[in-house]
Amino acid sequence: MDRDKARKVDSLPVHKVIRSDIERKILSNEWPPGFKIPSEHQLMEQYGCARMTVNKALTSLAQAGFLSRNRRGGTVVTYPDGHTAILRIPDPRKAVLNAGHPYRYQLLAQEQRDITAKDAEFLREHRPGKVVDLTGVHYADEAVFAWETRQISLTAVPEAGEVDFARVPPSVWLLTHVPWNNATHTIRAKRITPELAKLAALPLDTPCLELERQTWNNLGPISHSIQLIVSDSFELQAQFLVNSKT
Amino acid sequence: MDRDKARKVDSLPVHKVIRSDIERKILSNEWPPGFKIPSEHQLMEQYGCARMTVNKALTSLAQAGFLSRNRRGGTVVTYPDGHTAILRIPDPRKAVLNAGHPYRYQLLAQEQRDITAKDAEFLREHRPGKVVDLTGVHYADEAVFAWETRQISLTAVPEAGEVDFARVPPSVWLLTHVPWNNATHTIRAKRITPELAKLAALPLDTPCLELERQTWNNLGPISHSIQLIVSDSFELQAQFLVNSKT
DNA sequence: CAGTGGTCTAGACCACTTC
DNA sequence: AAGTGGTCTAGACCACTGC
Repeated sequence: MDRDKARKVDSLPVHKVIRSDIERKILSNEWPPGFKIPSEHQLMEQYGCARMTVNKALTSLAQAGFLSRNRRGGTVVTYPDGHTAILRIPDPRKAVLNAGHPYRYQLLAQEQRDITAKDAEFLREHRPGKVVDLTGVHYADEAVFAWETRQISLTAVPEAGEVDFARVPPSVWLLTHVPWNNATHTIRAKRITPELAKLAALPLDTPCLELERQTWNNLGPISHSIQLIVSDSFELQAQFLVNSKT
Repeated sequence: MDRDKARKVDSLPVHKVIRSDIERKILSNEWPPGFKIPSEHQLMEQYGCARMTVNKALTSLAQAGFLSRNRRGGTVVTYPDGHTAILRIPDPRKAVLNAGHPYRYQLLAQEQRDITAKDAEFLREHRPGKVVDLTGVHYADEAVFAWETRQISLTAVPEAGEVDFARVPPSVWLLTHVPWNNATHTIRAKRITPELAKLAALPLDTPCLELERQTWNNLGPISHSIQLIVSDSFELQAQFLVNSKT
């Protein structure tokens, strides 16, 4: 069979061959947006393989946003959706280490209290309970990198009440102790705060990135943090982007 | 069979049942990071289904970053990697319309020229050729929203030389005419430029988000743009996050 | 109604890697 | 050497939906 010969030659799994063939046709505009591509049965004959193999390729392309699949209606090339993009957000520790600087976290304040109205809003936790509230600074090579305030729900993470966050940065502790699968990130441009400007010896009109993060999992809200990132050379970068239809 | 009864009851595909079962075990720490989960054969017996069905569930969980799969070594729960997140970046038009304002783009300058050293760096295109250089402003309800400069490679997109970008915003035209599958986005905090401050009637210390975007194709670089987003209430938001090991 | 994709089976061979 | 995942087959039944 042709297929067997092909496999020997390129040593690529058939479903990946199908996938990249179709992806290339879409990107070269040979199959433009709105184009109805051959059905699974037709592709199965064309590649001389089983339907499951074609299905795997098409499912993967659909997940990547290249195709839209509809029963009876067939599979159609999607219109590009450059309106959305995907960005990787490092946490301060990783950002600093990646830039090749030594990293240090200094805890400024640690407080335990009943949930206030503001905590409830930040955490999206409307049941009563306790939180730990933390304020600290991330340093890169003895220069201030970011100011962080954070609340951790003791309902979700009772152990957090016992931790000495002067020794372990809260982001690091949370990562290694609390699994989560959901988060919201918000990025804004802000002026530096007077407090932080003084600490970092920077002018009061310094622009900063503010990164707000909320995490939760199936069991409820976990943590809320706001990081004011002081370095005007700091960048958030996306390495790779895919079409993404939700 | 139990499986058949289960399917009737919850009407969920078996592979999704398996997927969510395992995801829940991971998120509840019942299967902590580093835990070696049952093999495909064991799960297949446990759920009374074929191995392909188990495989589909596990492959999907591995793609989402929950599991790491190794031949002979088995499938292991990954350590959470909250260092990375996924963010959707709207383009100005969509951002403005989403906020419920009428959108308008005004072209300020359009120029065609040979690629300069700066163009080459921006576009990552080191072959000689021509570019279109555009400067324009995005308006939300007659208020300035963002200042945009953009270069489009005429090598990749010769048609762009003929377009009247006073009538069609470049981002919109590119979306509907040029497929791409690769991009880099960079976000920084910047002070407003004097030019833009004057146009928008804003103080010179206004913080702005700068969004730099480069797009490619398999066929080469397409476009580079820098947007200086003036609205200090503008936010970028990520709706959802996955563990992502690259 | 008929075509399409969604799902599933009960096998199979192979590649890799740890034991 | 043996266990694991990666891939694939040649069928099958079903749900949905456009014609």
